[in-house]
Amino acid sequence: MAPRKPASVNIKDVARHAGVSLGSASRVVNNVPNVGEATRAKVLAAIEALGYRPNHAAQSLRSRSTRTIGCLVTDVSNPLYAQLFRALEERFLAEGYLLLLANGLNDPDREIALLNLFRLRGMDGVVIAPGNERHAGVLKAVAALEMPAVVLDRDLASPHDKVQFDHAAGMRAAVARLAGLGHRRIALVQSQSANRPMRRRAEGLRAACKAHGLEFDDRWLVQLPSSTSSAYDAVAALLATPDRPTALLVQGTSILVETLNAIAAAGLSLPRDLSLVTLGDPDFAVHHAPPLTALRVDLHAVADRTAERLLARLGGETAEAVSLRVPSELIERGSCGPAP
Amino acid sequence: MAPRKPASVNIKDVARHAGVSLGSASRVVNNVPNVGEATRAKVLAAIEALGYRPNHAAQSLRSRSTRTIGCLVTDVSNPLYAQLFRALEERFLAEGYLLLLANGLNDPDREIALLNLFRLRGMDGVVIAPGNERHAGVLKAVAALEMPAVVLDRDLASPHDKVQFDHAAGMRAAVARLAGLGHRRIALVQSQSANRPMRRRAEGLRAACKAHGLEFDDRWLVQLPSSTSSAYDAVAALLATPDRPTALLVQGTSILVETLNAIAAAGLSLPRDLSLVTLGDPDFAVHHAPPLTALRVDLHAVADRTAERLLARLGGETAEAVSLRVPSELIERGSCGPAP
DNA sequence: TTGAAAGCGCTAACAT
DNA sequence: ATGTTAGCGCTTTCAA
Repeated sequence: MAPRKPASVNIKDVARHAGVSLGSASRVVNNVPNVGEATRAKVLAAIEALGYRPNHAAQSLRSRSTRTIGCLVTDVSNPLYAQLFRALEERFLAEGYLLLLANGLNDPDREIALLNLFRLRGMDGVVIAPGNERHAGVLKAVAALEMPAVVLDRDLASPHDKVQFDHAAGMRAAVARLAGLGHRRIALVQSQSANRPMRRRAEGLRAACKAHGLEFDDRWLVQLPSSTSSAYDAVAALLATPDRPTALLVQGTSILVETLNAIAAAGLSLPRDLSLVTLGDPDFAVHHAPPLTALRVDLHAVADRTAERLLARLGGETAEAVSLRVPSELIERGSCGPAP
Repeated sequence: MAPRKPASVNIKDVARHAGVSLGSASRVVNNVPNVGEATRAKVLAAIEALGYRPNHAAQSLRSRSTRTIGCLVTDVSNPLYAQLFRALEERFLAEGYLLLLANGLNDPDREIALLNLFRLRGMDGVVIAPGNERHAGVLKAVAALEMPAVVLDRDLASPHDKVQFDHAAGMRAAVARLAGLGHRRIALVQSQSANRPMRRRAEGLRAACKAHGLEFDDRWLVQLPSSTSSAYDAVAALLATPDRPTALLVQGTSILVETLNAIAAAGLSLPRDLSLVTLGDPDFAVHHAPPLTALRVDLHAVADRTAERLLARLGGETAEAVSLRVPSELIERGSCGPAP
């Protein structure tokens, strides 16, 4: 491909215009300390006069740094990831890094291709949450990454810093609250995936119930085979059992809405007949009648931890990989009440 | 900053290993036709053996192309933009372009900074939907863009290709349907912003009503001053009027949920007492009871048009800027019925 | 078809 | 403090 643009003004032009050497011009551009006041002023003036803007590709080539971070999530249509991206963008932009977002869409081949692309494009660092945490190819692609990486809420067998959501603690908080309200039968409704969040929530609920001396019947664990399967039917069936749970923990926007419909259809009313905690905090939770009590991770804390780790590695930190845990917060609204 | 990585394998190594010249190696890497079979094979083997991967910064410097597209939206937390990004990513990835997403957050200064960053980073092209379509600084920053750009659903005074959502046609379709069901009083509930979509929807509704011989009372146009103001109260008031509208067009997730609450609180039931069309198609619309009839733009069509335009410009097309209109589709579900 | 060589714009080491 | 210079890795003329 032939160069298209009519060679724009470069640092050489700046140096010439300012009547100083190439090196001095570069020093001013890069804020290197050892520069005389007069020189600096002349160069600054030249930059202004010529409208000089450094060529990023040349800088990258020379400095071996693109000042770009790759960000691989499952799907930015998921508000969790969208908000996380925003929070990360905030942190990295402040440090002069641009964030490149890519959707893995739970497709291992796509995730692998994207990871390789990140490598090819010379990302300075990456933050990744691969949907397929056990896929050999994905694991290999992650291992092949030669830049610093932070793994988000995944149990990935890799020597990278990890930022995990503390699902267990979240479950403890929710169960503690519910138990305090007299609930003894608590159910969990979520999609069925083999990934860390799902596993941890189920484990966490079991452990928390045990800790509070509550029985936990496996029927209370509703794992919906696929996103197309009807949460409505499953919840309706659950609520029709004689010793039905008195509190529901519900994950996923669609599942939540269908669950709410099933509750209404069963003639049950929140929080009188049933208590509900949403896992994750969709837009409408706060607007719902009654407003829905939510258990959610503090995404800003996640972004802070993630940025802190990655920035430290970019700064050359070589200490062993760490695994950070970010707590969930229980936002009390109106959907939990005393057990009937 | 001193180079960190221990000089990786470059095309020179490949050439040496293959026993050919630098130029030949480059030709093979870039699939240039005039290359002998034997040479090609040797180079390919060397690439394989050495694990060669081209240095993107060097390629960019030389070819003056980063193969990266900047994408400026208001906020990717808005599902509309998230889905649009996904659709665009699909198109551009297929052409070997990476998409860089940035959130303008409706802050003109931020939008300007981002636009300048796109220029600085040498994006090959951009697709932008600046929140502040009339802000002088933003306009200036857009004008300063020296790469191809496509403007999304904004009335921006700029000489760029535009892809507009056909709000007027959408309104016509919705009103036609509603009028067919006997509705004569149709209200629009949306947030109050001076941007194109809001303006076009209000204009469109007025025109469509007129075309169908329906009166349009300005009280039917509910523009909520800010996202924090209560749609609930406004809708409750609207429904309490003696000659209340029999159909509602509602835009925005939060507003929609509050509207639904207000409808329920008024003892009204969809679609018996009132019909409703949601403008935009949030996750829960299909799961709601009853499922909500939605008017939405075809985002894949938007992405197709946008990619087609930008790719054409990247390919050197210099024809005058065009303005494309993408239709909305009315998804009939269960929230519209005969006028009471 | 292939090789040799120039140079994209920049940073940093070295020399002054 | 400033100037000079050698590349970073690559594409693309130009010659052969």
